[in-house]
Amino acid sequence: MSLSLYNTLTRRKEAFLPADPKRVSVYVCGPTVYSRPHIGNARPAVIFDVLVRFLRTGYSVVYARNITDIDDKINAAAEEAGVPIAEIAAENVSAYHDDMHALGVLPPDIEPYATEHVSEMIAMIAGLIESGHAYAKDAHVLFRVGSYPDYGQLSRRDRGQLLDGARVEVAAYKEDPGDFVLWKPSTPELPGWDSPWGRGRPGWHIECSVMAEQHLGRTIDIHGGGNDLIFPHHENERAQSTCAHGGEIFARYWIHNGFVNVHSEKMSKSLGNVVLIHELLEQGSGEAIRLALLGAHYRQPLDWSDAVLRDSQRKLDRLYTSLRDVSDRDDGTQATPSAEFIEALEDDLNTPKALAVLFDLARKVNRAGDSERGLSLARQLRASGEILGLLGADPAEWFTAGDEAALGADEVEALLVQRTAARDNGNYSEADRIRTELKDSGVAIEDGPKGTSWRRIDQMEGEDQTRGR
RNA sequence: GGCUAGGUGGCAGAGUGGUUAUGCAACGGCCUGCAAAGCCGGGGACGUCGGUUCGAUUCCGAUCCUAGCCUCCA
Repeated sequence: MSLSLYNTLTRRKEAFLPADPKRVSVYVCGPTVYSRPHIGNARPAVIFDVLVRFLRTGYSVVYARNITDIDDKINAAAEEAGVPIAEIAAENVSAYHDDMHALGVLPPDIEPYATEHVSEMIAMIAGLIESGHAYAKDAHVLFRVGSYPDYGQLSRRDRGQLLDGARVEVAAYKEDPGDFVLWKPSTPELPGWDSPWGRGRPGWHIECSVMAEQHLGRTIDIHGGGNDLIFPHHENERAQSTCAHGGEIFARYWIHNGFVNVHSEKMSKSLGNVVLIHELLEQGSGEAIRLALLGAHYRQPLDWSDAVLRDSQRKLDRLYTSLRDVSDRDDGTQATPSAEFIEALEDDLNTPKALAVLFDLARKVNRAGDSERGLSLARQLRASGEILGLLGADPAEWFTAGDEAALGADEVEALLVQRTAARDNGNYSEADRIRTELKDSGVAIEDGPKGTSWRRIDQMEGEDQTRGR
């Protein structure tokens, strides 16, 4: 595998060479569990799922994705709902797992919780104080940014500039306005842990530093997340970990995905445009959502709309059509992805290009008809799709599964028998009447050389191309 | 104000110093009882202004526009 990845630290594509090919370590910042996951949470989960699936074709991989379950927003959500903090967290963890499963995201090897690593965080903070990289003041512990000369390198900011645009007032307990919190005091009603600096709770950044170290070691190969995390989160993680480890490299490759926008605007609660996964799942399949997320290169912004989802649904229809037409002859023989497909992913995970290869394969399968070559191409298509976490469904079921309420599969089959009889008798008006009746119930039919097949028409059919504006 | 991405055909979205992206939509043809699906084919694009070059959508400069970050954020 000759994978190249764009490293945020160096701002260029680099050949990916793991420190230890037998154990590639990947750490991705997971969700803060204060609300249900939205499409923006799904993007890094899907992207890094694909990266890990692809890495596993050449390496042994250990993949950790944390759960941040200590956070002021969780506390706020709990207060608003009038339920215990732990309950809010547990609910949202469960929702996250459900939604990620629906999107075909495989569970990470390790899923550490912040709440289970507090004592290690206290230890790391104490060490940082001891080595002069942090200081305690007024029940807070702060990281001394001036003690780490490389601070700002990841996000390409110098400390002087940072202050110019600072939006917050500088707290009195900070030596330097850029210093950030490692530990802060808790009030009695808030979650807190005893520490040398009093009862309190960890700052956000220290969580990831500690969990990465605990589960993957001092130096990890790949550290990922959304590009909004570059500053301050990853900048601070890097500072903490490097200083805590006596200068050892923290992450060798920093990979960041672009944002999902809605109508060219950032999703936010204040704009009221947050697109939740479980709502999307009522409009389209999880696989279609996944495909939509892979349709743009991971570093590019992705503009979400209903049209994007419907497009993806149709793309899958096309791919599954070609698989369906050979599936009765496929015995499930293992196949390998096409070389072109691999090349696309090797080039900084170019999923749009990889998808184009999938469509090329689908056309070739359709063209090849019943030949042996068609079957082997179809297997190649399926094997390629598997790396993207796509095309894993049974092709026949893909088209017939769905809302049984309107019309059950048995009823459809019965009507098709009637229609075939009518056609055989040359009674085309009756045949067309049945076809119309089926269509009104959301079932489209296709007469082919092997008989008549049917599929449920997706629910978004007929809607306008674009929404709003 | 500082920093970072972008601006590609009707839409989404790759890529490239000269040669087909791909999907959807639309159009013509084949197939079909008619459709659908599929196959074949053609049309249609690189924000603006300059520069480099035999040749630029691609490199360089300027400019306009959009989005994101600047201590809550995936």
